[in-house]
Amino acid sequence: METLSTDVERLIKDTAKRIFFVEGKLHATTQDIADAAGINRASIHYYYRSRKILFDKVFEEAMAEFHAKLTVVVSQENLTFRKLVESVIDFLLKKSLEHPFLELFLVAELNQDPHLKHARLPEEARARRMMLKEYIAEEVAAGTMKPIEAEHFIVNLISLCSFPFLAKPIVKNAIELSEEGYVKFISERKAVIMKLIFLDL
Amino acid sequence: METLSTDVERLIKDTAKRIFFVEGKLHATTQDIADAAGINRASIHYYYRSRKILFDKVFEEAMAEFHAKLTVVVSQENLTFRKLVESVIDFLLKKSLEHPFLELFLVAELNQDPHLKHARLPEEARARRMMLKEYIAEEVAAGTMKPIEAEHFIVNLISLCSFPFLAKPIVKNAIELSEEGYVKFISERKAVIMKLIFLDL
DNA sequence: CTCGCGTTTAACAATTTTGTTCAACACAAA
DNA sequence: TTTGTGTTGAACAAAATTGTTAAACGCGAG
Repeated sequence: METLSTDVERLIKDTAKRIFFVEGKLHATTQDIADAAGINRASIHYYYRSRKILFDKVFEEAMAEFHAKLTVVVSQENLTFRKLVESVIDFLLKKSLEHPFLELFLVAELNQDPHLKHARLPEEARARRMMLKEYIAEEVAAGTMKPIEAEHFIVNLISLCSFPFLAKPIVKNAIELSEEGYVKFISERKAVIMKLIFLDL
Repeated sequence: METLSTDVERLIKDTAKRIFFVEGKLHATTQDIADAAGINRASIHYYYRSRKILFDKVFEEAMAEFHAKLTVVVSQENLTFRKLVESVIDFLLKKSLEHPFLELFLVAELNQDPHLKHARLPEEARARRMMLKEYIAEEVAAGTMKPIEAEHFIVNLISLCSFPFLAKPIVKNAIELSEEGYVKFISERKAVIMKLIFLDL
């Protein structure tokens, strides 16, 4: 049946994503994925001719997801800059909570195959960065932020949001947290980051 | 010869580290390592009985290296807090420049095998964190920092220093940098981070 | 019912990666 | 030179992973 087949196809891809992006098991085999999905490994070859095709698909969507993540950093209109940054942090943290190891996967793949096509940034991205620069200038003028290059601002934001998830096992160990302690720690991040960015918080 | 043998043994391990920590090729095989080292793959088995033993050795030393990294964050005496933070950032950035993908490797391994022994933190680490809290309190009193939990402070510092290296391929793409542009960007990080942490910079 | 069709499965085959063996080699010591 | 020891290389073997095939299965349409 058409819908069912699509279901399994989806199940396979979603399971692969879960293993890579959520569990961070970058060395997972097709068998691992089949087991986790509760299907026969041959089904993977039925829907995706080869391991590489499945992986490429997953990679491609991961790139798209990250790109979306990034786009949000400098999009959204009709908001005060403050509200915008807040919603960006919410978004980044939410995405990292869903897919803590997305960046891990992307970087591992990109390093393996350095000539993987880099998603070309749309022209509007550059325009948005200009807008971000203006926003920052306004805050600086108002004395609520220090001068900072937009590029550093963006990287700071992503670093502060993503790293604690991406490096969960070492962060947990480094500051001696239980699973609950880690969850609590994560829940405090937004306030910490906002406070770090804006002088008047 | 004793010294020569040790040399090759070292060469193998160092090459493995280079591939994992510097080039970030987490999926490298023993053949890849042998090729990169310019030796026969059997030599790897001669010095290290199996792939796993080599990998464990590399992993163990990576943990030690990260642990050293972390220890520095809250050690060093006879320095103003300001100077201490500065030297910590220098150290973290230097380490990340040498081994940009160290954390990537560690996290990938830890995720694969969740019961890998976590290096127990020495008792002094806790004492140092106490000291860090005091330092922060002093800066807060002086109006040169905002109140922040020591744990968040540590994670912020590591995030801001390590992430731009660890995620180099996506950062480069995200803010459209050439290799030279990336190097320049990295060289600006220290000032950016210091400015973010201390209110009076 | 049974036919058709998409899907699943188990078994098999090919490939890749890892591990082993043994003869050849280098070289220092006797 | 010869011997001994440690190292290397090529060939081989084993294991793990991926890819293929064909038969069986489920199920709706005719």
